[in-house]
Amino acid sequence: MVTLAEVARHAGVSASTVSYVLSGKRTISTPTRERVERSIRELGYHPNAGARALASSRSHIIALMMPLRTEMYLPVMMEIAIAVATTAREHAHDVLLLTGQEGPEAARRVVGSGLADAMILMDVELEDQRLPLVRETSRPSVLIGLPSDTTGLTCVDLDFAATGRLCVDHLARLGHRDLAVVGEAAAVYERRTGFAERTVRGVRERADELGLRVLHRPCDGSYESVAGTLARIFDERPGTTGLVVQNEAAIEPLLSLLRQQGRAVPEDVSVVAVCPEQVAAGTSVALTSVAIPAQQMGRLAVESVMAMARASAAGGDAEPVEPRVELLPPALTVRASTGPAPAARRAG
Amino acid sequence: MVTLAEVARHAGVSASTVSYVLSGKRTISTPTRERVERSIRELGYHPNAGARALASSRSHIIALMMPLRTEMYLPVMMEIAIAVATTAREHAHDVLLLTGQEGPEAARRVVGSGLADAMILMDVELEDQRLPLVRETSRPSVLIGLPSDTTGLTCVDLDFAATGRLCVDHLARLGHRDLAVVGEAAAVYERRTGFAERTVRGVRERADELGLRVLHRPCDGSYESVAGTLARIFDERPGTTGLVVQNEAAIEPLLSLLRQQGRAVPEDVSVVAVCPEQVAAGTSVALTSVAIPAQQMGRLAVESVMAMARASAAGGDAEPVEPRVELLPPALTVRASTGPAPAARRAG
DNA sequence: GTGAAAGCGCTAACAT
DNA sequence: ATGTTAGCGCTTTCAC
Repeated sequence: MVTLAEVARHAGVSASTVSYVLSGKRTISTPTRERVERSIRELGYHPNAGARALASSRSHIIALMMPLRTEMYLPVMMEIAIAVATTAREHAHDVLLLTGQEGPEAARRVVGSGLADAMILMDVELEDQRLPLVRETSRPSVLIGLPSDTTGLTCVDLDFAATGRLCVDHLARLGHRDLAVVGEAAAVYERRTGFAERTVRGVRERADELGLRVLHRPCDGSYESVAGTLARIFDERPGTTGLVVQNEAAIEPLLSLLRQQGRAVPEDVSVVAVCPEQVAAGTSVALTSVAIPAQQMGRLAVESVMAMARASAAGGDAEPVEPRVELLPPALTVRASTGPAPAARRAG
Repeated sequence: MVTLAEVARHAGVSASTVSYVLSGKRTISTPTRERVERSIRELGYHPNAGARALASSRSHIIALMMPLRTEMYLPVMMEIAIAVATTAREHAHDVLLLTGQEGPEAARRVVGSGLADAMILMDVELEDQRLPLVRETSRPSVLIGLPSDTTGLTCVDLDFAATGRLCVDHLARLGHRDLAVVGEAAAVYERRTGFAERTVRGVRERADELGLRVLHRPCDGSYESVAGTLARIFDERPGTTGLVVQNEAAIEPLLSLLRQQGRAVPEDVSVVAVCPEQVAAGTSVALTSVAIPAQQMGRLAVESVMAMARASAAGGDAEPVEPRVELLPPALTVRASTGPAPAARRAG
């Protein structure tokens, strides 16, 4: 194994010079730098991660915790993870993947051992088990999602309440008066993950303001479940013409079922989905949708956590980064699944 | 930060004793062990990862490389990643997530720096860029997938050739004579990832043996693409009654389109899918399928890599683990999407 | 069964 | 602009 000392000898300089060439923390004359860089290349030197972490007490590793409880939509998680890893590399950091089996202890272990110098937490619950640790640790941490009490926490998420309102606005403008929300599986609500509730709250809020009626039905992704949910909706409110769907798995079954029932989309029923762009664009009827900006969330989380790390590294010099909740504004893209409400309708 | 030395002082023993209590590498009297363990608990001690890695030259980290090129089915990747992380923890290891942007250099960096002491590579191509490194490094590495030359490599994958044969066997037994494979996107074949080809080869092989006819059409997951693919298949071979689908995204569109065209599944057309169990069970028609054992693959990969690590740690003592290709046998589950071939058929 | 001490390879004062 | 050097916290001989 090639060490820094060997590089130094080969280049005819001291160890610290090599170190400083690597870190750029002090000015090195061009000839020396070039000599060192050449030696590094020729010897195939790679700084030892452990030694570096020990000496500098910075591991250059960000821990990404995804508990992966039931019913989460894997592709979105994955997209976030990818964005996190990519962005981390842009900041010369690597990502350690922590899944849920270990429980909140994992975070404690990883932070306590200095394995990671920062943390990004996904799949945040309203009363998340990991919050005490996050609050007490000095390590920069960012949550992707919102707990019920965000005091002192830095969070990133889509503004789901605004998302709900936006969906209603769109449907209301098209003349729809009776709406229904096909939501996530009941387990998601029970787990109190927050985002599902926030959407529904946004929907209700704006619907009330505009005098629309709303039915909300949780629904797991299976074909039968979607069928049942739809049946109950149209049974209870035959005049329903606007559907807001927040459940990726339910989308295709839903479209398929509507078709079978002779309800044309968007002539008879308009559908707005809350889902990744990719999903919305690839369905049998291209969906009007509010995108879940997975990439953006991952990127922003890393960017925040790095800003915090920088600030705490600078000590009192830099202004400390205030904890803050960053809610991404939703954007609705109109596609083929929404249109004017049918003119003739029963009273519902 | 609590150090091992502080624990030692607190327990009234030497540093090495604490170290040995932690590692179990030498016998400690019960009273001392208990005293040390108590001190550890009381002080909230966590061994420093960097120091440990430096002293022992083992980081207890496995790098998981997933290049994530176009058109890969994210949920399967994710499932593998989760299984890898879970299994790694059972072996007291953590997982470092490497994505593709950095290219093969990432592997070199991570291994060269001692950041990871083992590697698991996903999304392996036939002539994978990372193979030279894998072959030259002494670090235990396992590929999930098969390159064209597996000499000296340890690989884990589903036996896709056997999968193809199994699908044909099933359809043949039901009396189908004209089959079609709805494959992955053309990009997947061009990228020479191997698995898609292997399935088709298996299908062709067995079909030839049994005197069946096979059409193979790549297909991306979009609704239009599936529509086009189906049209071409039934145009060219109107007598086609058996479909093998290896493309998760294409499944729902396909079922939906068949329904629209008045082709009943399985009365008119039988469909066998190669996809995760979860997908097969959740579709509008429950699919007869060969499962992609993502969890098993992830677990097996970690288990192999750990076995190799153990062997090389033991030096000459243990018998070295021979590199080997482990192909998981496919299992076909019969569900609702396959049935006897319709009796009356045109010659095609 | 336990201790003492020599590193592991790097960083960051402190020098000049 | 560069060199010297004292650790960082742990593992692991070697010694008893």
